[in-house]
Amino acid sequence: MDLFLSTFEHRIDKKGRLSVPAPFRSVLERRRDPLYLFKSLTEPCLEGCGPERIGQIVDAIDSMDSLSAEVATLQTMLSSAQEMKLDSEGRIMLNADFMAFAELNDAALYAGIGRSFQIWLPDRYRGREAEARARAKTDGLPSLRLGRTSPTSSDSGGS
Amino acid sequence: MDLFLSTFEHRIDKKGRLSVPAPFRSVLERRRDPLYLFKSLTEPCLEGCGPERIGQIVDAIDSMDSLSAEVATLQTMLSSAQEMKLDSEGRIMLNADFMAFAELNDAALYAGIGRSFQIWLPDRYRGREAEARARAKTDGLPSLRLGRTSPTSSDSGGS
DNA sequence: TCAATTCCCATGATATCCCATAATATCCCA
DNA sequence: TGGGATATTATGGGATATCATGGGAATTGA
Repeated sequence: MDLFLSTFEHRIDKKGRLSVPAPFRSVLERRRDPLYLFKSLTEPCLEGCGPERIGQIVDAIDSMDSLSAEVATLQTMLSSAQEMKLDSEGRIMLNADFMAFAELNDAALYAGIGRSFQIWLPDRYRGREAEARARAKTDGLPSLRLGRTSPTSSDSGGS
Repeated sequence: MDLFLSTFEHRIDKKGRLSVPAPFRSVLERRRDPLYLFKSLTEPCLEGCGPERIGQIVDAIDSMDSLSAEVATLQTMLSSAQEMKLDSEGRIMLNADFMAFAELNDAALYAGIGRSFQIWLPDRYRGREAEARARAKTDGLPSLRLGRTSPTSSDSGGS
């Protein structure tokens, strides 16, 4: 199963170029999929995905009442989406809108979350991660049966 | 999958010329499709598409009761539609009716929404986008069918 | 003839291509 | 198992192509 996992921090150079992590590139290349980025509707980060997610949104719009609020929301996702072309070194160019939305400047953190990934301002992401872990301690875990219940094993960190 | 995505803001020069975004042009050129514009029925913006969407409207009208109000509404779309000719630099000329309808003056914002796109007064579009994002934060995201992982994606349909 | 278009060329900005390099990871063979 | 050789990766810079945009000249049409 091809999944986007782990986190990677990369520099954004003066030209606005950002390397896509090699493991993410190979996931996309294996399916010959282009890469789409769009602005998250709920978080100050960018979301990355393949074409199937975009196709779901397009099809949902075509099948819905074009006056509904849901359609406006979905159209907002599409109109912020962009098919990213990778240069020969596997980099993308972030336009000013993307940079401003995620408040990026000279570095970006990729967070693989399974079938998609996110791009964050590194410090902001680490703050969120710490919050999430603290919440897990106080509020307990969401109901998610994983089978194993070992205490903190040695694979916690990632990057 | 050829789709109109992302947003582009372009100037309207003194002659009334407006560049079509290069990615939109290449979508149309790839299918050797002309570009049609018509006045939106629901919003103060122009809608742009290729011939297949015009054909869908025509077919919808043909299948409906020719005396119904819906038919009159759809016919309004057709009667406002216009095949746009691009000059050698990929620009269109908006007539006075289109300019007035979308309240454009010296700039226009293209918003790709999948199989079609819209042309807005830039500030008006940004306001609408902000509203949609605020609504998404409070109301949540529209439900999309996620979780399908069947590999036969990417070249569905082909319009 | 006059006004509005269309064609053609110029230009600055910016994205893209191509090459270089340093650091790291991987391989290979003793 | 080690350690040198090789490949991969992230990153940077210069050259080149593309794009949006503007203006003048030729053409059309009434």
